[in-house]
Amino acid sequence: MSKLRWQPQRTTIKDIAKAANVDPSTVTRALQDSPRVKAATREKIAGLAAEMGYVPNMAARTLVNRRSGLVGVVIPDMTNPFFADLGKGIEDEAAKHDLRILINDTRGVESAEREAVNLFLELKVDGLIVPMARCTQQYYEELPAAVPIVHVNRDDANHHVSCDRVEGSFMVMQHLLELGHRRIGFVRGPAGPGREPKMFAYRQALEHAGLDYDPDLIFTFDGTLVSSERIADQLSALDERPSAVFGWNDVNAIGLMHALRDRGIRVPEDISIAGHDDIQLAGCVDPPLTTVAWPMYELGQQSVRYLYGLGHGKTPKTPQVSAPKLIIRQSTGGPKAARRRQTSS
Amino acid sequence: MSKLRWQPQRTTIKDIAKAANVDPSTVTRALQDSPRVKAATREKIAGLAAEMGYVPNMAARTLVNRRSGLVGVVIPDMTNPFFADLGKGIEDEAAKHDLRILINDTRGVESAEREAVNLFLELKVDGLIVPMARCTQQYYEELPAAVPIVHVNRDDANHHVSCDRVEGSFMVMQHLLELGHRRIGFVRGPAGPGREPKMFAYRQALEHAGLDYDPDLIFTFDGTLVSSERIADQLSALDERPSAVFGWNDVNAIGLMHALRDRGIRVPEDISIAGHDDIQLAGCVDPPLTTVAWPMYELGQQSVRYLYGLGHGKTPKTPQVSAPKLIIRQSTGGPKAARRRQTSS
DNA sequence: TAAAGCAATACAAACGTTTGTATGCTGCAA
DNA sequence: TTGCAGCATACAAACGTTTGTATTGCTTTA
Repeated sequence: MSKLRWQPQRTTIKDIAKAANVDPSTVTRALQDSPRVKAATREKIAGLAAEMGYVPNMAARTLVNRRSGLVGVVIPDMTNPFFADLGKGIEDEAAKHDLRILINDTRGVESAEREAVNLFLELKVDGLIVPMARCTQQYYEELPAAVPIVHVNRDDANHHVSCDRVEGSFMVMQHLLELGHRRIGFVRGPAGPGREPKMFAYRQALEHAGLDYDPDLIFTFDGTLVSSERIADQLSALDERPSAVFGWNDVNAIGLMHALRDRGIRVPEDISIAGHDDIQLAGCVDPPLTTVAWPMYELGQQSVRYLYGLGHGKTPKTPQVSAPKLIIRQSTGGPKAARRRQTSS
Repeated sequence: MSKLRWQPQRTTIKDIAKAANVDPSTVTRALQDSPRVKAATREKIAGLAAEMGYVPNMAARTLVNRRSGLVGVVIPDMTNPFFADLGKGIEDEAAKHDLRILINDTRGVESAEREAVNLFLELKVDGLIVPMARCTQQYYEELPAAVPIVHVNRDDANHHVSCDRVEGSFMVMQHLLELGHRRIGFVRGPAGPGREPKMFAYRQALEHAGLDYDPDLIFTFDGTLVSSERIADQLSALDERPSAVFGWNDVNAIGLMHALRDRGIRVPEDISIAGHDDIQLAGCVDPPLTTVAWPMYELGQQSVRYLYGLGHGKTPKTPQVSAPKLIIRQSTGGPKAARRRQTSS
């Protein structure tokens, strides 16, 4: 045996019915404030329920209603403060619709994502919100259940709520290009479906500026601190170092700044660093980080609204959310210093 | 109507039974690999189940088993990377015991904590893990359900897994005192039951060193960036500024360092800052933060093991976890500079 | 005064799964 | 041939709640 032990249901609706000398059905209706039960009876039952410590059995309710009133949220990475705001938006909006939120963290692992989705399907959730899904769109389309699913930031999904990530990343690139940078490094995260917009924007911006794409300037971040350090090593080993690097996210960018400083490379004098996400600490590091802020809270709200629409048979229009905001701080500057340093060596 | 719409159960065990020309009970047993069904039948049924996209109905199963195989985790603050490691420990250990994890974030709000607990009780979870509970112990003791509950870092709880927070905080204070600091500020978080060990350690350490407790040196952090800035203002407004400040956590300490720098106060030359938790970014800021690391992953694992023990009728001994570790970096130094600065003014 | 209307409550079936017990069947020993 | 073991499967009750329909006992109206 692996599961935990048997537990009796303390008080059921039948116990209350017996105590109140009424039928169980009257208890149900009393507890849901149905006008079909007399005020006096209702109060008596409510009193008894409280007194006897009645806890509704969701399993039974879900079974007969075929609806749980739950919304499952499949979060790729709790650690990422990025998702915290999203979660807050989701919860606030869900509360308005009498939906309860359940979270499952996949830590970015595809199999964990599938297990989380399965769990939620078994729980008969009324809807699923999946930010930055790792699994393919095909997987979601072929799910053996008629659950409305809203994706967040997966533009290829059937139903999705997204902010313009291409635009956001493009703004960062534009900023770097306007500062005069011509050799710009790019850090990409774990590969997967729906994860190209950043890279797309990077290449678009280069092309737009008439610059060549150089695979040597592409690095990979896996979420760990050592990963940022490895990138710093790769950077310092380059013959012709980029004068700016566009990090995968703020955690990566901050780690990178630190690792570069350790290696005697100054930011932004020797190299400019830009991040992604505008986490709380982005403005607190030295130098404060240039980054992009996303309307995460809004995305959270909208995804619930969209889901609610789907659940009611509508197919709502893909909602508009505010544009990402470029936050220019001090980690980016002109490339002159970097260029000088290179030519003098 | 507030809930989402009705959804039919796609395929049930009965459908499979019909398709396979057997009784539903045989299907159940086949799906759980019971030796009571012939291998051929089992395979036929497994095939049909997959083909027909069968998703078990957890509600029905929970109803008859009176057990859901779920463990509810009530997290105070997803944003805090602190809890991420805890969550990882919990999930890894839970997987070993065939338990599935469900998370609910309370954002540190007491009423949200109660709602989360209620939701889990209704779901008939097999156990509850509650790190840093906000509600009183009385509340948990009087819960109308016989669910095993394991608290994390609530030493006053009946069943709990905790690391020695007094010791951890004491180590930081000891470190500051050894550096020669005699006026040490303290930032406390939101008040509540089971949240005193830090403060206790602070006062103990002062007493131990023969120093007086000065209420003017106590500040309050509410989790926001502005809160750290407010503390910086309060600090710079003081006649006699402390030469060191012990922050509530790393986010607070980092925010504080930044706000102080903005106000022309250098760290650690003018003031030493120590944090709490050792988040990933703690080592990446300038100066790298002195802090304490907690064995969060281990706490997560142990809490599941403890819960498992409880669920099997044992009352396990409160488990031992590793001691917290003091991580000395560069944000703390001797108080000479600070003193000099003060006397010269 | 009897029929009709209404309010309050009782009855019973259903949701999908599990599990203890009953049944039918085969083959084998007596 | 009869009896028995044992295998594979069928039957039926139960889990706690919900909800459509039926019932009861009044009050009102023609």
